Amino acid sequence: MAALNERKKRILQAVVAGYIQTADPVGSRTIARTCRIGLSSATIRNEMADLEEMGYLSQPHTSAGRIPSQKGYRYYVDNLMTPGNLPEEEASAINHSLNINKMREIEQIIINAARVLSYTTSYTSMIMGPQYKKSTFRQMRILPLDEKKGLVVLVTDSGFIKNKVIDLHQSLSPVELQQVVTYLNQKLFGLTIDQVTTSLINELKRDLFRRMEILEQAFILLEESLKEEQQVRVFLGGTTNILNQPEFKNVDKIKRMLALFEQESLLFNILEKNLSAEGVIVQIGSENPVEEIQECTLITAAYKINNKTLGTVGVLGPTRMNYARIIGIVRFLVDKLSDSLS
Amino acid sequence: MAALNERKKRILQAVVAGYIQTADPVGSRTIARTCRIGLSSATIRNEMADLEEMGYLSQPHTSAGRIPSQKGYRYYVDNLMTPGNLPEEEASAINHSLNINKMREIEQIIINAARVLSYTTSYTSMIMGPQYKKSTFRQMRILPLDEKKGLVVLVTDSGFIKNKVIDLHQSLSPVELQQVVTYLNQKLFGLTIDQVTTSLINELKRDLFRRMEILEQAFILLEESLKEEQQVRVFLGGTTNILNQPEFKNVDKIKRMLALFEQESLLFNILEKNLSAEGVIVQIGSENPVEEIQECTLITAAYKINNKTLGTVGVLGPTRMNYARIIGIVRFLVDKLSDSLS
DNA sequence: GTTAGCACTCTAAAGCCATGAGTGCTAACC
DNA sequence: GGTTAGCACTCATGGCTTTAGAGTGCTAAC
Repeated sequence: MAALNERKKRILQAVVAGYIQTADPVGSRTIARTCRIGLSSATIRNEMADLEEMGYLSQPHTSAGRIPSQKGYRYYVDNLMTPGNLPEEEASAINHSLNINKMREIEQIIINAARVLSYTTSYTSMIMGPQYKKSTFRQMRILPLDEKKGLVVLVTDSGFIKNKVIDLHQSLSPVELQQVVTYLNQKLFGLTIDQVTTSLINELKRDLFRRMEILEQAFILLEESLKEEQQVRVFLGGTTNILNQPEFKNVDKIKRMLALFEQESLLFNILEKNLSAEGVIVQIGSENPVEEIQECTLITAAYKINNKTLGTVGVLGPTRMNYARIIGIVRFLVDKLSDSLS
Repeated sequence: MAALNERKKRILQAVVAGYIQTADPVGSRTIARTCRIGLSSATIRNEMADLEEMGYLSQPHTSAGRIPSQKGYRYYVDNLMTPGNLPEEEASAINHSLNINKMREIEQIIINAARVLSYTTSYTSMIMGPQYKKSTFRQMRILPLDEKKGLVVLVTDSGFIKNKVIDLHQSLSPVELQQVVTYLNQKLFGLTIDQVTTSLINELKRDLFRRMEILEQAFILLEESLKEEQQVRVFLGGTTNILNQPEFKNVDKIKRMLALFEQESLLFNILEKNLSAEGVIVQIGSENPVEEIQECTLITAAYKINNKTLGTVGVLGPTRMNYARIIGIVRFLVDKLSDSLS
């Protein structure tokens, strides 16, 4: 890629900055006036024509100003922009909303995070709930509720708690039940939920059958309670924020966007792709694998619980996005969220 | 209210039916043609003028057909309409989606119900999750997780399970802890969560202090875990469905509507108002106390868990709604949901 | 290499007209 | 008296033209 000279950089920068602010194509005269570049509009016009030829800018129609192309945004993000520091008040708003009550459950913390993230960015936020199956088994209990029912409680190291009401097989006495539970706890301790496969369960089942001759039911519950929880939830915030952007003033686009927000599994896929990457990721327009958001930019970062990467935070806005600001916010929030959840 | 003669009823019925179907104002000629009423358009025009004067119909502008007014819809719902029976396939779709897996948690069942409800109606559905505080305390357990943390599990009669991680005060030995828990279970059994007030808790606290001198922390947990859960969740389905209605083709309305959907507490208030009523309730336009939905109709009904009314199901659509059909669906779903959750 | 000037392009908003659906009224009809 | 045919009138809608304004590209002068 041909490097841009200093002047072209400044002009590209000016176009991006201007377009981010106003959402209107930026003309040469505007640039000449606003940023003290010491050049006439005609000169700037020439440079802009060059930039367009190189693919950094484009024109919606002949007699309009220029807008950054995807390549232009990419160059801006990679070379021209410096991520902003958060203003004091925003930082403390984020801190506040994650720390109200130390006793809060994971889910509540995440819901709050999604809310504050969409609020401060004015875009739509999405946070992937912690990946249950990547966390490790800590213990399992069965509480008898009455003669016919029991409550299974399953605890993992990331503080994930899963419970499920099950039918207790009548032939299982409390003592036997306790034995089964103890055995399972021994065997499963320290494994990730991922590792508790059907084959492992079958193995344990055979092993146990040899010792006592009951408990079909006890296993079904284990399988169920582990397996079914595979779908991780995605929490959204400010789904309507994105509608305030001028690029979404036609009803069809709005519908397509909102329809996307209802497809939790698709959102999950989007976020999950960036789970293992380090730092803040910026995906501009068609860099995004999912078609529905190829007119948008997605900024994501992964959070950790007890040093284990378990989920992803994202902000979705138009490609005409305030990159510097949003990157700063996402970086900050992801750190705080990791602290809060650990 | 002056009673309508037979002919006026038929015409009102025809206008409502026509407008529900097409969303276009209904003209006199259309009625003369479609419903074999044996009258010329001129006669129908006269009758329509009467109906307009009485307030049952209105005209968007002089040269348009008539549309039902709110009063017109109300008359239609009260006197002209007969709620429809569900087609076999819809009924079985509902049945199916509530029964996939008997072991499912309450939340999953409700999410499914919201989904199937919005799908079959093509409107937006909202279901208020079961009211935790109206259900009665069954038992409480504390599971030690490690030296510093414990898990409180609280079970109610409607199958509601609430858990919370707490810090265990170091001075509390396992045996003592067990004693506290046993004592609390005795005292609280059979009370509704509502009845577990702060003053009752304080009383118990004083009582226990006399017997042993520990456990500040144990009480904090109880208070927290009971109190904080007051906000009941509302589950939505098909939030974008309502955008397909022609009355929502302007972006501002869409935004206001969607903003409403993000305010869970407001939705809760809306649904909670109809919690204690019997049967299916139809609220048309401004009959609705909440301003944001005064251009809509809300059809609600309450569901029961073990014969206790604990939540409400609702369908939100334009006032131009297929009342007969939707009322039938809501009635059916609420019955099935009550069965499923009991 | 830079800039002033000018003709040209193209969108968005405003105004205009034709169309057609539907009405209200009147006079004739049964 | 109720019903109907006929007709003039109203008004939203969509297509068309016009205008204004912003911005460009090019050329010629600096």
